[in-house]
Amino acid sequence: MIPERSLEVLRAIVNDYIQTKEPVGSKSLVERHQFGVSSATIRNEMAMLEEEELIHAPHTSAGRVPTDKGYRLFVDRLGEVKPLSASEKAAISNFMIGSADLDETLGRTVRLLSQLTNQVAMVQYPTLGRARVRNIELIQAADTRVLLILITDSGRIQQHVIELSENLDVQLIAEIRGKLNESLTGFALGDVAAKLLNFAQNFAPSARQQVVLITESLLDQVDANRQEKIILAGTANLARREQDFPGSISPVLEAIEEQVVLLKLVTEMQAEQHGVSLRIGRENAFEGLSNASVVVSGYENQGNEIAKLGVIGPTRMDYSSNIAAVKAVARYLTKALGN
Amino acid sequence: MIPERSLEVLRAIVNDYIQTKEPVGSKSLVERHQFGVSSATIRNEMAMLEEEELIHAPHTSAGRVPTDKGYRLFVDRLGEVKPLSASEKAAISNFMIGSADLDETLGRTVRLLSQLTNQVAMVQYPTLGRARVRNIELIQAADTRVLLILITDSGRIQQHVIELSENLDVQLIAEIRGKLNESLTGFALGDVAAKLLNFAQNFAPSARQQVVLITESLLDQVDANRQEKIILAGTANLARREQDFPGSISPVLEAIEEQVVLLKLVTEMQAEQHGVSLRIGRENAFEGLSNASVVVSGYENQGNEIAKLGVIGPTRMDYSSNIAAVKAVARYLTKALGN
DNA sequence: TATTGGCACTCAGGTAGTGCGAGTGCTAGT
DNA sequence: ACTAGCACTCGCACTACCTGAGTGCCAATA
Repeated sequence: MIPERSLEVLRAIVNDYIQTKEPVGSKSLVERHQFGVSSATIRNEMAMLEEEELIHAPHTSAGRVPTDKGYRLFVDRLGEVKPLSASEKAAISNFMIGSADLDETLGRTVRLLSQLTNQVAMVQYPTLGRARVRNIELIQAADTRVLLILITDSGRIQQHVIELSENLDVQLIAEIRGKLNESLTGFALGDVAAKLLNFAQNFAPSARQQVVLITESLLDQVDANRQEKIILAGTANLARREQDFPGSISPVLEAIEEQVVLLKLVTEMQAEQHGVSLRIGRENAFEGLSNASVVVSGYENQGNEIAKLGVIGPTRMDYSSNIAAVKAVARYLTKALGN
Repeated sequence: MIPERSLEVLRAIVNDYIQTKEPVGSKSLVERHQFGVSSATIRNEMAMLEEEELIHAPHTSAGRVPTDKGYRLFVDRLGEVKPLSASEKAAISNFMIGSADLDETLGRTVRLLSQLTNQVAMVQYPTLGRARVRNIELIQAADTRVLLILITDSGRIQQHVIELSENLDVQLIAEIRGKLNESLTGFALGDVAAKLLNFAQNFAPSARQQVVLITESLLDQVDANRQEKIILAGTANLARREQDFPGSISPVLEAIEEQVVLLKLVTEMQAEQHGVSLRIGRENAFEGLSNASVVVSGYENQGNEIAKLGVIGPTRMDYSSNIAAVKAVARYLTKALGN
């Protein structure tokens, strides 16, 4: 058990370090805060904290810097969530009004989040898992090409061009469309595969080959979107905070450019307290992000979490305000999707 | 008129500088190349070149570095275009096979280009100007929502959700769809606005309001895509080449994150010789790109240039191979779109 | 006239020495 | 349990100095 005052000292160290970006020493600590004790006492406290690996001295005669573990304790137990300023709230509402389709809403959201936090922001496209099929369309786009459109009740629209091996007549296409909707509308995407198992049996043998092509494409759609997509904004903020990253920022840039890495990361992160989840420094399994922290929160539609959004920045970030911003934006996005 | 040998010297300076990233001096120049004259003579030549502002000495006792103007002369008159290596060609063909829709093709292309050049690559989405309407679809997506889909003969598919003020019946939607196709199919997008001028007159007064909503949305589609979109890849390459940018890379990152800037830049650039166009350093009107060079080339569909693609990198880039790569990728993309 | 060898000069960058000061740990005293 | 004091550490900023690549110019040469 760590005594109360030690925690106070840790909190002070984290706050000062975030603000000044300099290792913080015992003396400057006592003069910036009202501890009511001398620097020597604080030094003893700091020795304890170092023992616990919550802080660390870059070299003998320097101040202390929080470790990943220290930040973790800070956010878990000590960081109060800063309320947003009025202007920030205004910015959020402004951004949210008058966006129509999903693409645009998410695009706005990610830019908003990046501006609010001055970090790299990311928004994951909704997971289709719990969503249901609302409508499926098949449209002739050229002789042997049909356009498949899948609309879900989360408001998402996906399209894909299917290249058929034969020229289908309009009638047959209409028939396929009808039967697809008949058997799938209202069902969850997760069930689509099962429903389509013997779908081709409904058609004349001569048409089956083409039908299979179409159902396969539909399954691809469902599947391709299980693995999802993430959009980013504010990459330039990384470069601006370059000094905050020991070494180079290029591993970080590489990591976030790689959708696969980000998706893995985001899906692994389950909400902890406050409704947000974070990974600090080396807690990120991925090497390139060992100097970065990730803050994410889920957003919802119809009461279910459908995807996540968040920010990525240096471990030495202002957790309080970033957490607040991520939470707020997630809440507003949930609201925007409710309409 | 600049004498032949001076140009040879300039070429040698540019090549050496690109390779070594060090200012190049007269002595190293004569020992790396067979000029058949002494370093003193070269020094005289270099003095001439400096007079012409083609090269520049960072400080008194350093070698010379090409200026923007020097690079310009180099690419215009001296740079032979390096043929691609066999493995590069293989990479291109590999990347191109088996991509179905436009989104995916362009996505692959931009990643390919970035890998080939190790620079930031960009691909502009096709301009709709010369494209023609192939098909328009209207699909009921919810009670008061219809999905408008516009398919053009460039293979592009756009969609947008329209929020209507009333609940339309299926019949009416089908009628609108029919008439839209009747009056627009086959026409160039540029003519759509004119064709739709009195379109609502075709319908019963009670329906007109909704019809107007739909035609307006259609015009938005056409228009929104006149202003286009650019996709990027390989941003991490910037960070990796950080030393190549005097100062910081963050203005560059900011510039390329800003679609508007990029689009303006790209549309301004008209093909010069070789079928490529380039802006070197300060030739880019945009401040943030004054240490960057941009290489672009158009790609075509059905004989018309429909959009551009290219790379962005430090002024000190390997122009020969980047130009070759951009040209090749543009050619392959043109071919891929032909199918 | 073009080229060359020679020479004095310049200057960025590396290396070494120095002092300062922020910060520490420890100990003895309150 | 806290504090004052003190000796010690060590990164950093500063200075001085040296080195070497590179230049410009000039007089000699082919």
